[in-house]
Parts: sequence; structure tokens; C-alpha cells
Amino acid sequence: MREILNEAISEAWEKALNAAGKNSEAELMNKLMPPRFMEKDSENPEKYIEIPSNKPWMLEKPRDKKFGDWSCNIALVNAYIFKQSPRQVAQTIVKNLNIPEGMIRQVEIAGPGFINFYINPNYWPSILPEINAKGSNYGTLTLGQGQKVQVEFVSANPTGPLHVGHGRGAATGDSLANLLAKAGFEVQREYYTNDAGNQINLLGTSVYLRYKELLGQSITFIENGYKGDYIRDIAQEIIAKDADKWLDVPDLEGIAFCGKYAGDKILEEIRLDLLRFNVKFDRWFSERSLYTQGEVDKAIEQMRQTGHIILRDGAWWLVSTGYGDEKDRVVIRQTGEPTYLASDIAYHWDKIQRGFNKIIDIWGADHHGYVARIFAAVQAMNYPASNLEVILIQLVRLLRDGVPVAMSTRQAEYVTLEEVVAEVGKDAARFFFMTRRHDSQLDFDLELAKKQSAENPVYYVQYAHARICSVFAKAAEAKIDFPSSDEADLSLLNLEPELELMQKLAEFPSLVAGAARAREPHRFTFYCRDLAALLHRYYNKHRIADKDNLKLSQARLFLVNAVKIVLAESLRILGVSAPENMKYQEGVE
RNA sequence: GCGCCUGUAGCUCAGUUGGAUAGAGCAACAGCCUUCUAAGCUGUGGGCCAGGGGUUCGAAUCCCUUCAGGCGCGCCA
Repeated sequence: MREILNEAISEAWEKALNAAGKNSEAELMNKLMPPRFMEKDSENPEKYIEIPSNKPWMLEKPRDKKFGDWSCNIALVNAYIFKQSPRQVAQTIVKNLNIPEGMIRQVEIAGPGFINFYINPNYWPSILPEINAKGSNYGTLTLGQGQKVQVEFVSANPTGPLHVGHGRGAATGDSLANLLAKAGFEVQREYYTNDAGNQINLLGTSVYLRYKELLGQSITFIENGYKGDYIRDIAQEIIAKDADKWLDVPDLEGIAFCGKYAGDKILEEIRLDLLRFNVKFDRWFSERSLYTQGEVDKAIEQMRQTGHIILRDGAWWLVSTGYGDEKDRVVIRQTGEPTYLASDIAYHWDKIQRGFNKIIDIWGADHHGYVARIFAAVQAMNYPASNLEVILIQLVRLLRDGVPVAMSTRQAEYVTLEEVVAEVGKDAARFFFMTRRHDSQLDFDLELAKKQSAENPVYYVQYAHARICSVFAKAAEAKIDFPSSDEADLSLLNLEPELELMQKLAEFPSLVAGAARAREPHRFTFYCRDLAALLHRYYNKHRIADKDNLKLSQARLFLVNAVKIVLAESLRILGVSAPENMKYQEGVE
């Protein structure tokens, strides 16, 4: 529908231009762009210069219904070309409009020169057969054109359990991946495991010391070791398996074994936590494998040859300043040990080899100091910077009764994702994480999360879905059959709340497109809430399944089934279940 | 000190990438269950969009600046 109007307006615009003896749109493109961005003039710092925008005009849904169903600002934006008032230009365009019969009830010029379109109410029901026929495929787009996208997220070190902050990254990454797939991209989800290097060493040392301690040796625990109880549990496990077998070996060997054992063990726990959180990865990529398979050496060697990695002061540096970084970064230390950046370069090198059109890294905002150098590295490998995206997720501030809780994996001061999921449920947690944009900080109050569980917005949405299911059950009892597209008399759907529902449903495909382009899956939580509100309102006021009015009931079932389809699909993108009925949970008031 | 993110109702946040009178949820107050599940619905109140300046037909949105909060600035990860 939007496309039809867009087309009609474009044509009318061309005609108006021709009639006025102006050049065609293509030639006017530069002029058509209204000034939008301001930048300091480099030659004259006191003045600002205008940077042209690339958005000539737009067709959009006005906030207020009295301005029509669609509104276009083309006359306002381009009035200056005609040297006429926006209202006059609008009149010329309206005169040239050619819109399919029956779709539009009224076109009017309003305010300073907006062109408002009022859709014929009879038009809306025509979207329902499409939704009912397509089912969960409604809103599935070809926007991505099958391009390969990789989304890498969570990627927490396997040195301790996932905490709430990781939960936010997991929810965001997974939902974004769902969304991009819905929009027609071929998506791969990947978890990068830092199973090499210093942190694993520290983990191994921590476990090994506890192992010795549990076997009666006196130890002094290391300053920056991992202090959580799970360290002792793992040491205990090793004792149960191997008894004191590792006491007599050299420390290095014991530490290596413990590090490997604990890392694998914790990673397995993480995998299960994420599974319980409804997050599944296509691939778990091991940092260690980059070393064992020589990828690190290969990548670095290649960049040495191209002069992007150079020797200076006994260390090897990535010349990241060549690509806008503040300073160059060490890749191989003087000691010959690689830094974290070394394997990260190799990792991205590997990603590029795998032929992704788009690489999306989702990191915690505390890594943002790292963004410039990874962009530099990728460009130094001849990969276009525009194909790499780094999405920074602002950290979760954990509160207990309104008081911030210090979080540190080493000090074991944190609340695990598993605990949160166990307390408030997977659905509530995933929904809650998606109620904010990724670049806005999120306060997660534990006591509040518990208290809120009964009034959490997720239940509101799920309830709408369950309600529809319940209506269908009642309809079946009353022997009201679900109609085919031909049987349903959609002209009976003309109540205000019915029109609103259909309009909301019609928005869904452009919501998918907009959210996918902006990489903002959180928009679906708000859409869900809006759609659910319309449904609840409708349900409370009007009876859907009424055995004394078969034709009307069938038309309404046809509508409500479309709502069910779109709700379920939105929830799926968010990783939240769409239940058939609402069961009160134990312990929830 | 420099860089990035944020600042919108009492609280938590949206605001579709510059549009018309800025919206939800929670909290507060007043109502609605003999009718498809009341985890629901209806109504009321609530705003210097942090402050100031600029850009234009038009700014919560773009630019500059001040203030406040968070994060980052290692041969740590």
C-alpha cells in the first residue's frame, strides 16, 4: 500500500516538474536534497556549512489520525524549486495523482502543505487473506537478498558463569539474528571462545591451587585469581576423577590441565545456560584453534608483507593509525607472546575468508576502546569498513533494592544469568532485556524483577495470544468453523477497533524492514505491546465468537487469527514463547 | 585531560533515521467480572524533551557549548 502511494506521488511529482518546464528528477537530484546536517567550515571556524541529506521526501504515518492514514511532505521539502508556497505546489501534485480506484477515500492538503491520504475503510480488510494464507511467512522479506551475515555475540570468556550483562548481549544478538533472517539475510550465529591466553592461565592456576588445598596442602591464593565457589567445585570434581594424580607433576603441567578442564567445563555450562535462554549458536569458534592451525601466523605474516604490521622497539605493531586509530597497537610483545589483538586479527581474517557480506560484532560497551583498532585491522586486510559493524551494548547496572551491586567475575560478586532465568523465567527475562535500545543503559533491579514478574509486560502480550487461542476453543465448542478466504465476509469488519487492528497488522512488514535496517530488534517489544493492547481492548468490548451470529463471528475469527499469527511471529523474533494458555506460575503473586 | 554512550511525566523507557497538539508501562486516584481467562478493560491527573545558543517553512531529533551520569583510553582480556 505504501509502495502504491509512493509510486503515485513520484509520478505526479515528475509530471508537475515537466509541466513547469523543470528538469527531470534525476537531474535535480542534487538540488532535491534539502539541507540537513551542519558542519563546521574548516576554512572559517565561525561559520557552518550545510551537508546535503539523501532523503528528498517521505511518506509516513501521522501521529494523529485526523491527518489521515498517510501523509506526505514532498511539497514542503521542494517548494523552493518552484518558488511557490508549499500549499500551491501540493495542489499541483494532487492534481497529477493517479491512484488505484477504491483505495483512497480522500486526499487533502493540510497545514503548511502536507498532502494527507485517507484510506478507504473497505480497503483494510483486504490485507487479512494475505496474512492468513502466508501464516508465519507474513512479513518475511527479500530485503537481505540472501546476503550472508554473521552475527557474533556473547563470546564471554569461559572463566565463570554468564551474568546478567551477558544476558542482555545474548538476547539482543539472538533477536537481531532472528530479525535479519526474517528480512531475508542468510544469518550465522557465532560464539567466539577465548580459550587461550592469560585468563585461561589464571583460571587454571586458581583451580590448581584449590585442588592442592583440598588435598591438604597449604597454599597462598594468588591476588588476581578467580575466587568463586565454582572453582572449588571444579577442583573437587578433578579429585573425584583423578584423585591426587596431579600433585606430583610440575606446576605448569597441573595448571595447564586444570585450565583446559575448567575451561571446557565452564563452556559447557555456558552452552546450557544459553540453551535455557533460548539462544542457539551455529558455531562455537575456538581462539585456541587459531593458534593450533597456524591462522594467527598466517594472518600476521600477510600483514607484515603489506607493511601493516611492523617491528618497532622489539615488538610487532599494527599500524592502526593509518586507518584512524589514535595510536598503533602491539600485536606481538617483546617477549614474543601475542596479544589478544593477534588472535582477533586472525579471527576476523578467518571471518572474511568465509565470505560474509556483512560481519556484525556485538560487544559490551566496555570494549569500545577496541573498536577503532579492529576496524583498522579489517581495512588493512582490504575488507571494506562498511561491511563490518560493531554494535556496542551498554552495560547492565545490577541493583539490589535500588543499591548498585559491584560486579566482578574474579571476586565472584555477581548474579548469574541462570539465577535470573530461574527467578523470573526465560520469557520475562528476554522480553525485559529488549525493552531498551542497545545504547541505553539498563538498570536491572533484582528485587524489582521478582516483584514485577506478575505484572511484567511480557505476560500482557502472551495473554493476548492465549486469549485468541481460548476464543478459538470456544468457537469450536459452538460449532463455528474457521472460514476460508472466500467464506469470510470481510465487509462486516468495520468497527473502529477492528480497523485499528488491521492497520497495525498492515504495518508489520515495514516494521521488519525498518528494524532490520536500523539493527534494532527492540522495536518488536513495543509493537507487541501495541498490538496486544488493541486486541485486549477489542476483546473486552466486542464478542468475537457468537453462535447467534455466524457470519460476523467468522469474519472476526478471520481477523483475530491474523493477529495471532503476527503476535506469535513477533514473539518468535524476540525469542519469547507464544503460549496457548496462561498458567499461573508457582511463587508468582 | 581526550574519546564514545546517555539525559524525555514521580519511576522505567519509546519516539519509525527533521514533521502537525511529544507517547506507553509502572506508580496515584475513580470505575468495570451471572457474558469467549480480570495476567484484562474504561476514565482522570501528570512535561522548560537537562540548560543555553545556532541551522530552516518546522528541532526531542542536526550543529556548537555548558552541566550531570556511565564507560573507555595497557606490550590486560
